[in-house]
Amino acid sequence: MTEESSTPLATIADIGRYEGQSVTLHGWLYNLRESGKLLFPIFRDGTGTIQGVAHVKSVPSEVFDALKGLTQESSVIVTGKVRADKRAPGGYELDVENLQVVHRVPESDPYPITLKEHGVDFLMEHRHLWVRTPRQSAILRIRAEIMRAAAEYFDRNGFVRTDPPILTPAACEGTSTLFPVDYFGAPAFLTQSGQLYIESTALALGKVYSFGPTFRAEKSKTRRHLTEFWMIEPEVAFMDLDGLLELAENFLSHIVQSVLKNCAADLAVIGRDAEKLRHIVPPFPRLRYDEAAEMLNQAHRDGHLEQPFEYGNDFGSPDETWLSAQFDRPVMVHRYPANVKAFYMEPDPQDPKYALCVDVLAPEGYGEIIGGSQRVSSFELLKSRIEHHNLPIEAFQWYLDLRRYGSVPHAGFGMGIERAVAWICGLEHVRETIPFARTLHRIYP
RNA sequence: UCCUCAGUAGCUCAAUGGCAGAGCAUUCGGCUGUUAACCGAAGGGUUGUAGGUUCGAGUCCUACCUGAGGAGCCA
Repeated sequence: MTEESSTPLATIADIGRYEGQSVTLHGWLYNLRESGKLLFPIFRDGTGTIQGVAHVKSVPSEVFDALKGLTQESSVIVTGKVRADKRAPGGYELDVENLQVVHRVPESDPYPITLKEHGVDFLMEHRHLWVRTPRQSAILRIRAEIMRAAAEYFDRNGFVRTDPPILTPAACEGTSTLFPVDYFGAPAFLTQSGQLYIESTALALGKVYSFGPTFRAEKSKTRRHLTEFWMIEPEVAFMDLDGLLELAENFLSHIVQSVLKNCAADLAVIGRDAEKLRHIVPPFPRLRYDEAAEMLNQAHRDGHLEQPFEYGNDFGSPDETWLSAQFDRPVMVHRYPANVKAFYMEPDPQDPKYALCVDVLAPEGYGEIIGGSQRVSSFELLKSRIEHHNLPIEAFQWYLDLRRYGSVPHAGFGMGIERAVAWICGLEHVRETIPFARTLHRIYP
């Protein structure tokens, strides 16, 4: 019973191709139901779960004894015959023939995460184990597919990946939300966006993107915020705002359609309504800020929003949620008042009181998943903006160089991976979208 | 930083100011098709911390700690 069997090593996800054959699985005991002399172990192997069946008469007695009373999450090498069964959720069952217990979880210290309900705090304290549940595993596989498809979109369309530094000497938009670190005695910060750096590589390579972790020391306690999150950012030389909107809708559509194509089983595991994702195809609705503001005012008059919207402000969280819930695909809100937006955003030549920027709001109330803009290309304008925002001009000399030497119109956006995953998976909170979430005051495990 | 809510067994939750309870998990027993299996039994408690009110506090009051949801800010 301890020797490795000579049967093929299979995974649960593709076990159907072995119907009628004996296979070996490397996995863990997810649950065990006992019915007298009949045992129903459920195995998981990282690709899925499958129920095994073991009659006392049909397996060697030492195998039956090893399985009977086996504890949850004990690791096993199990051999059995694959059998199609209508009663099985995955369509197949495994008639157990042999079993090797690699590590038996002791009864004195049982696996803490049972199949019953648990609270958020308990699960986050046990995140290193929580990821083993079918739902969390499925979410992480979808996250991986979203990251793969996102990079694939840029790779296929002539973009060069150029990752910016994580350690930075100065703020990109003010220091209050930066994590400081000691850099050999000099102050440094963890990056909160690679944007300024990829503006540089875009002017070197044309079309670039970056993909990596970013850090915000915001004291935000909401379902949309992490202090450490992953962002994918394209930046394109000679691109204007209209080009950026097209890029954003094609990019997002590619990601969603890839998930639908490659993660159908995982979407089913987490109970996501795939129909809501199917019509995420271009074109996405476009709204000027002024039009969105009018919609919000009307919504307030109709009693859908408690707070009246004050024209000229950025949208609040309830505003965004309501706006995004009005559309069945992401809505692109563009041309915000320039004075509520970042210093590097190009003013609209039609009316400089607006900025050539866009926020893409995910449907179903998920809010902003993409923020982007055409960048200021004029040296004089950028210099005066930096001065008016009281930013240290010395720190931005290299950034101003991009406007001194061959400046061109260029544009880019950033998409937060976790918010995209939360939307595509239909999750309540971004903490489930990343293997180990860093939230306000939580840094364990 | 502000607002709201919560903290009782390993977990999820009950308990009118009056004996500290249940389900799951664990242990023991039963069950040949179970689907978070089921049935019977047992063990398991400094009620977040410190103080206060009261004959009596899990329950009321004060402060603090921890967590959650939201606001602001943002992706």
